[in-house]
Amino acid sequence: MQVQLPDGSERELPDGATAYDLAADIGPRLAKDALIAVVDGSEIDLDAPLTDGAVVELVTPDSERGLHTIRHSTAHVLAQAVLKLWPGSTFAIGPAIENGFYYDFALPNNDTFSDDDLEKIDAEMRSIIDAKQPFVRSEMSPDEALQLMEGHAYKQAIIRSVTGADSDAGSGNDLSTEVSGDVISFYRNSDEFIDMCVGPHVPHTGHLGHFALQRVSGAYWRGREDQPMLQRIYGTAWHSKKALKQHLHNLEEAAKRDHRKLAAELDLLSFPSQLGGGLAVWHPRGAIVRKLMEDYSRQRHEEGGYEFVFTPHLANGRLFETSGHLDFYADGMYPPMEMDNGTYYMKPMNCPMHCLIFDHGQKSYRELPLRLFELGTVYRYERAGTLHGLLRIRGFTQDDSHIYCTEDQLQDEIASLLDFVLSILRAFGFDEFTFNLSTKNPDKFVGSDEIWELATDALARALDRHGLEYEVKEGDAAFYGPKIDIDVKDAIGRSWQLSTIQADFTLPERFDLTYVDHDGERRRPIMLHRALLGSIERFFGVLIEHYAGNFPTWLAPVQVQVLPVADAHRDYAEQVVARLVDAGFRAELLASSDPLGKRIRNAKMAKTPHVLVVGDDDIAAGTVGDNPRGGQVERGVALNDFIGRLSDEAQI
RNA sequence: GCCCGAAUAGCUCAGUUGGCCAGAGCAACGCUCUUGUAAAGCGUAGGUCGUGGGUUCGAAUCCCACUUCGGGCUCCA
Repeated sequence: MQVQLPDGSERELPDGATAYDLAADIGPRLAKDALIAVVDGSEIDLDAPLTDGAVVELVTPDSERGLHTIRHSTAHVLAQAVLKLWPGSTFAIGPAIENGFYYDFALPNNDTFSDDDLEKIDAEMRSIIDAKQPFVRSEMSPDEALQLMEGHAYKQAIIRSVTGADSDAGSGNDLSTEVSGDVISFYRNSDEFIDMCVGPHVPHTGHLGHFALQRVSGAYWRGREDQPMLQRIYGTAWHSKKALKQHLHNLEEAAKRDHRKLAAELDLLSFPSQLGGGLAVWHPRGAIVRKLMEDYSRQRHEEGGYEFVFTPHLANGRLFETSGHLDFYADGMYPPMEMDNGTYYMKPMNCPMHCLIFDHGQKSYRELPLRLFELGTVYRYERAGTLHGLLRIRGFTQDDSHIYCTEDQLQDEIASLLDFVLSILRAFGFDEFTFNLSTKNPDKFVGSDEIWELATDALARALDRHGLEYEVKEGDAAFYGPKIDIDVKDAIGRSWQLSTIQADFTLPERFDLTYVDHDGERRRPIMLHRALLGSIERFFGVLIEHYAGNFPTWLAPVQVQVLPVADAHRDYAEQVVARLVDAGFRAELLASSDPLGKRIRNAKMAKTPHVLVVGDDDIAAGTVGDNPRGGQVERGVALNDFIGRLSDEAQI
């Protein structure tokens, strides 16, 4: 028979040849390295027979598919180790994930793993790997599979959901959606261990080994809180020792950027336990950065035709009944406060209040689009276990805007919003974006289908008009309307969801908002919700990690620290500071009895953009010695020149 | 909320199987020193060992509860 390779060339193979035979025919190196094959788009085991005319791609360990296979197979080895070490335990699912894998188990007597167990498991896994156990595929009917998995309730549940026999498995995104139910496949590694799996897998466990078990955690079966909690073990796995080391190194580097660590070190803000979970206080050095961020945001909004408003943090529950929040968002709201004239709630969003502002007085079409802007602080009840530094917090300030416009204005408004958002994100140092369009969640929405379609269409067309590629996220929208979410990539390639533009045909209706049109008719405005940095707190956390604490000069809490070489130069140093402050910069004197080297160290560790050292030469010549962050020391820079340079550098 | 783990001085951490006044480095403060680019010297002060209960002759250490923090809670057998 003949098969075709990805480069278009053809190979003649004997009938019944496997993918491995093909690899061997091409070369011994490939025969040794190949893990699986891709035939006509689907992945198969290396020992699977090929058919005449197939297009075959051999997958090597360093490819995406290869890594995925290694991770998936390593998960199986993990399961084998755990089932051996904990007799009577059972297993659920063990997929490959980004950079690694996990496997979920239930231990006898509801036992749990502890960190110490990882070492034992790791050792057992390595002995399985040393044994070079083959992954041998077999297929059987669902009935036979159920029998084989006797005593493994989760595997049986999977068989039932795969074969459609389990109506409780849920809908839509459930496991059963894309899996054929006629045949159940298994992979046997040894007499003792067999796991149900679609595969494919590496030929034998000897292809594995560059892995590390990372942590244990609880995980609900099927991710649902009404289901039992399983014990999950996470690991990472790679094709080479070097790649594994690199990954572990990357994790360390990311940990160094952790905003919680840097915020404490740089004295930016803190989360005092006396305050309660998920609530932060901003220290002077963090607050100045926040103020600069907010000032910039305000200035841009002013230029962008927004009008500023202020609204309270608290409102009568009737407002949130009108808005629908008590029906659809109650889980995210703080519990009610009973007061003499009603029940009050902390506001979880600013939109209802902005609707009240719109509602005051009769609006004319001439006033639209009306763009209301507020740095509005909201409070959301995030579940205790989900709080995470500044990134998930219970009280935060949104750079929130609600735009009321006519149907005709909608397209242009969304289009210009996209420009506005991207321009501001770029100012903060982000220039790689991805766009997601979230559509209606059929279980949680208000408004008619027609209205949703209209709004979704408007957002999609705005993205198209900009030539922006986007992914559609079915069912991800808020209850009141579809949205565009904008993710940014940070300096080390991580993705963060920041901005959101949401169309809303619902709130104007609930608040019965109208404007008087050309023809004297009252018409319903369309509303756009738009947060740009999102939460100021969260954005600040992302910025810290993006810059690793090295804020660009325009945002740095202190831009220049001036260090006299000795006390005799203190007066001059003070003059330099005064000149810089006069020129509008944030400059500080760093004089103390500490030696110069020590003070430089302190200034450097504070990540100050410019450390100026001044001594005799500088007094004589009116210069400074500039030690810029990340650059070379330059002696004898005229103060005026330095100020000029700094002005350029501090431009946004 | 649920699973695992953590909480000792401002920070980073020691503290052996429960047993003399709980330690170190850095930071702070005081004194001394004072000339050019990433840690000067000496000294002082600082902790009800997260909070509350319990076990014990005796608890930072063991048990329980609470608080806060960290890692997770279907990126498809």
